Amino acid sequence: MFNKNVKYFTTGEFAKICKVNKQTLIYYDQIGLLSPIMKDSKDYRYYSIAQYEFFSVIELLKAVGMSLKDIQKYMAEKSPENFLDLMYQQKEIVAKKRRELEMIESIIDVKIDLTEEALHLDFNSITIEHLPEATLYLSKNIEDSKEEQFTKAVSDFIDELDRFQLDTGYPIGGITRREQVLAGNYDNYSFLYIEQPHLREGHPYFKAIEGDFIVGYHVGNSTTLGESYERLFKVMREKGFELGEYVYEEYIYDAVIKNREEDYVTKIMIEIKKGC
Amino acid sequence: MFNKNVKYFTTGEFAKICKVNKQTLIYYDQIGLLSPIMKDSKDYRYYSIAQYEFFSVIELLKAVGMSLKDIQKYMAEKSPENFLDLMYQQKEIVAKKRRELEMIESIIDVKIDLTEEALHLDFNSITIEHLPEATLYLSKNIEDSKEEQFTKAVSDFIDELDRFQLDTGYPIGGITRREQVLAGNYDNYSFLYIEQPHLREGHPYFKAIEGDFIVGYHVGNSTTLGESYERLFKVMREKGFELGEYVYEEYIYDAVIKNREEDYVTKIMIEIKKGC
DNA sequence: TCTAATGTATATAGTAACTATATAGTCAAG
DNA sequence: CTTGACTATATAGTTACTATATACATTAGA
Repeated sequence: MFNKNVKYFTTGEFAKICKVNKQTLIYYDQIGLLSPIMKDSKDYRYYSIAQYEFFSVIELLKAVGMSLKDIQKYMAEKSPENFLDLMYQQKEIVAKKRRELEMIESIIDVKIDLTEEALHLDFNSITIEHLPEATLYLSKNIEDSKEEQFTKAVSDFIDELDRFQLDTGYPIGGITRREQVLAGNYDNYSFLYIEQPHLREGHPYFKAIEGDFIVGYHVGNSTTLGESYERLFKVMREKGFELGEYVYEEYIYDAVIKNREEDYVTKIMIEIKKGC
Repeated sequence: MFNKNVKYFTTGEFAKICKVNKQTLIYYDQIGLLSPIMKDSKDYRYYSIAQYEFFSVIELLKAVGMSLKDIQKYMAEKSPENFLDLMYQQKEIVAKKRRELEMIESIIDVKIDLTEEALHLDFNSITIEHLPEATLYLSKNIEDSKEEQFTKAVSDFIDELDRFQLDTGYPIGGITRREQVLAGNYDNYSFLYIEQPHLREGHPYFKAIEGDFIVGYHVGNSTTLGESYERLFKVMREKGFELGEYVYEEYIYDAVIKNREEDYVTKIMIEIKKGC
């Protein structure tokens, strides 16, 4: 095949075939990655069609993220065995990249769902809702932690999410125990949590008990958070409910979506039980 | 959530949480993409834990291929609606990238199979084989084309492969008609072809007629190609076969795998029929 | 055949997104 | 009170191009 390649391509022509800038080919020649098969007395470059096969492998290796230097290194030691090794290596790297993209795709889907939902929310509403069972990944217990301990716990939690690929795109939330809430310590969280699409083996997950919640929203920064809690408690009592075991709190709008702290929105979900 | 963020992180600490180089954060500050929430009198930077959410969205957008400038542009016009738009855009871009990676994965698989097979081949062997039905994508007819026409046809063919995503990783081969072969014009191909994993709608495919072939290999450059053909013809006649309709020719080892032209290997598949 | 348009070449500078290095100031522990 | 680990800025280097300036070559048309 391609014995018939008597006609040569100029740099411009070959660049068109390869769908790259002419300068790119000149650059590849300069670094010795892909040099034309021939140069004439006027230093005009001439490429053969057989060199396209070569170019397309460079493209493939580039597409999987290899540097030109590494590609060049391989090209210097060409052999069927080396090629095979390289392909086996790259197969894994590409599969990993593909899985990463799949993860990003599902994160984006979650962000879309959450934002779509948020756009249709009335932040003044206070509703009684039965929330279905959801899987949550929890941090270690952080109740009564000092500032430094708290930030340490958060960064540890983020580390775990990273390490075990638990970043689902859901917001990081906080769980406050009944006793702390009753004492007005709304920010004395017992756990951090992030929702998971499904259970995973070997992780200390917490399967949120499905149940009834009173759900409301707090708009603005944390200084007035207590007022929002009071509003919710009032409705709760009116409806004849009592405070359940835990309260869940998470951002609906944060610095990613809103510029000013006054526009941040926190969702508050208070577990309730029928008063006796 | 994160109201409790009274403790600040130094550049080094925050870099550790974000898993990036300290200099990267300084760079982000310089270009105004992500500035610390606070600077002290000695110009020490202090980041809050809430800024990690911000950073992780930058990471997400970077991972889908957005430039820092574009990320910055978005960040300047934050709103739920803009965020939603952005996510919808990125969803498509990521899906496209994922599909590209999937294509690369299958190309790599093909290259592995082909190379693995080649390593176990005896290039001196000449065998009679029944080749199963395979789908080939064909170029337009190029019989009797002049050098310039031939190279034009090849580059057009490559263009099509690109345009319709038909590059499967299989080598580009040539099909020679019986009459040309009999006349000794081994390089007067009638068509170029590339194997396809399956049929595709709306393309003028050629479904290779499965059949019996005499298969042999030519090692070296094209000048001695005739000798290899003669060897094959000899065996063909000895076994009582006649030349069929077409001959298929493709590279086993080319410039991608071997440095010297003498080491290139061409596979020759001659269609045969029982002599009457 | 002359000329204009288009092509080729080299050399150099610019780009993005870091990354590394040099120099100097700051802070906490022993 | 010094040592080591941190902080800062400023500047240069990196990769893989991409753009620009300048000069020479080729080709199509008047």
